[in-house]
Amino acid sequence: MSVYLFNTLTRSKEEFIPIENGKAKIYCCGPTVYNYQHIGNLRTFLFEDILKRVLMYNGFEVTHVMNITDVGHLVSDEDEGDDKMELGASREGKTVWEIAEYYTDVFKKDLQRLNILFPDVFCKATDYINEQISMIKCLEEKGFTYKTSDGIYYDTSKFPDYGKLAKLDLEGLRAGERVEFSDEKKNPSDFSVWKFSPKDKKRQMEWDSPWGVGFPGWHIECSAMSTKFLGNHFDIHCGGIDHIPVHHTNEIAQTEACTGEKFVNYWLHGEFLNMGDVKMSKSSGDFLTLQKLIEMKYDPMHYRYFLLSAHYSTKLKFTFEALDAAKSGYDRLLTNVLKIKNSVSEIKTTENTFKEHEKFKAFINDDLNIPRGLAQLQQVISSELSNEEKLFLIYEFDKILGFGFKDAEEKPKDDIDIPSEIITLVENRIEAKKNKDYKRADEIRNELKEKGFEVIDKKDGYEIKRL
RNA sequence: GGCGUGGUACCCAAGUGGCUUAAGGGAGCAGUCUGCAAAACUGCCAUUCAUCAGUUCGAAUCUGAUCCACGCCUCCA
Repeated sequence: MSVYLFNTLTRSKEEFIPIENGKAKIYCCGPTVYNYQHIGNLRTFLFEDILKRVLMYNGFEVTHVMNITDVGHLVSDEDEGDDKMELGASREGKTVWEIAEYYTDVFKKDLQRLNILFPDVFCKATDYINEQISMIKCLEEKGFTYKTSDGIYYDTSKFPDYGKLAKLDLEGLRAGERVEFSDEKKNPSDFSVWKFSPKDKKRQMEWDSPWGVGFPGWHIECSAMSTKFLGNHFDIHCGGIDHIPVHHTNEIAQTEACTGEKFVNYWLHGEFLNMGDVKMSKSSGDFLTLQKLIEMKYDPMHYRYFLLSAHYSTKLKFTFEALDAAKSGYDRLLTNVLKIKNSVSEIKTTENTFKEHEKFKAFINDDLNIPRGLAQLQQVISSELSNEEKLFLIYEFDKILGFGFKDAEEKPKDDIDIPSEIITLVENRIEAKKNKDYKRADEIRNELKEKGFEVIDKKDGYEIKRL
């Protein structure tokens, strides 16, 4: 069965045909580690996780590379403003290196909590400064760069297909009122590949280069590292949809100018998660993280389920109402799965499972239609299939959905400490129930409620819940 | 100003010419079960897809117009 993917380059769904038979080489733009990743950032990483799982499921040997941007880049694509890393460092009174390490660790932890498979390679921009310098040299030799007072710039007018990915209207860009650019830039779309350190102050991160002490431009790291690990020409490059007009456009310009080869065959982009009314912006400082959701008693799987209910290429509006719906939906699903797991000792494949399995594969291979796959899981669970058949399908589907059903177990009861006063009341209620004194039992139930507790009767005892 | 999306039930969200008189989840309602409650389970829940016109044997899906909402071009995934 073939995998079909929507390619931003052609704006159409195409069959995935790898460069090297049976192998898929993927590069994903990773985080800039100057702050926590917000839940919107994580949506993109989850989309990439699904892509990888689907390719692996189809038998491709996947090589997945993700960069960690730990170099300070300026807060504007127009090469102006402050350095994000240094800003983060001064905000927290740490060195930029400490900032980078801390937020990288948090990022990885978030991925783990969401059951996102790790890339084969995490590459830090600061570990590959030489590779970046080599690429700039290459561009310089081929005449694609020029020097200004603050750095080395890429001359986009020298690259014939510049802006192809984004269908950029360069004339419109020039006429656009909002694009300001320094007098020294030859074209509004030109961008820096190397920035000189400011003369008046010492940066925490800076390196020697043939052009003077400074630091690399934002886009060059991805060009340098992706080609280092995956070759000049590889299969898939992904990232958030916001990367289309600038970052990815510039990556293509740099890399193809330097190598003279086609850079990437398939460009895939994940849509944004929009907040109900708050914009999901990092600069505002007020943004939602996975950690915050966990503190609000959501399980990372609730968030995963929420994200999987929408296709990666459509905008998804985040609201707590929607997250609560996902929470209920996931909890019920998990309960059902556990019930099935506990009722059978083995899985079974039959003609029925074959049919369902084929259907599922068709969905996920059709540009990663996970919402459809998820719907099918629900249908299978409430179908007439035997539990052995269901369990087979649950495990298969879960290889893509990634809820970890194989390892899932009954949730341990919240070991919140219950005051002894409450326990006494509950014991009294049990006693009353034994004596068929249901009036008294209900009184106690109400009393507990007033004190903020709820008792749930179980076959062999009770469970106390804090309200 | 440029580029690009989308408007599907109470909410989230699939579907993009006939397989669909529109998946799935949540909420709600009714019922089964339980002394009650909770959980679980069963059933019900859009003849209709922003509006108008058109193409077609056939449209939520294509075309045009209109209205509305949103994203990016500033840092963003």
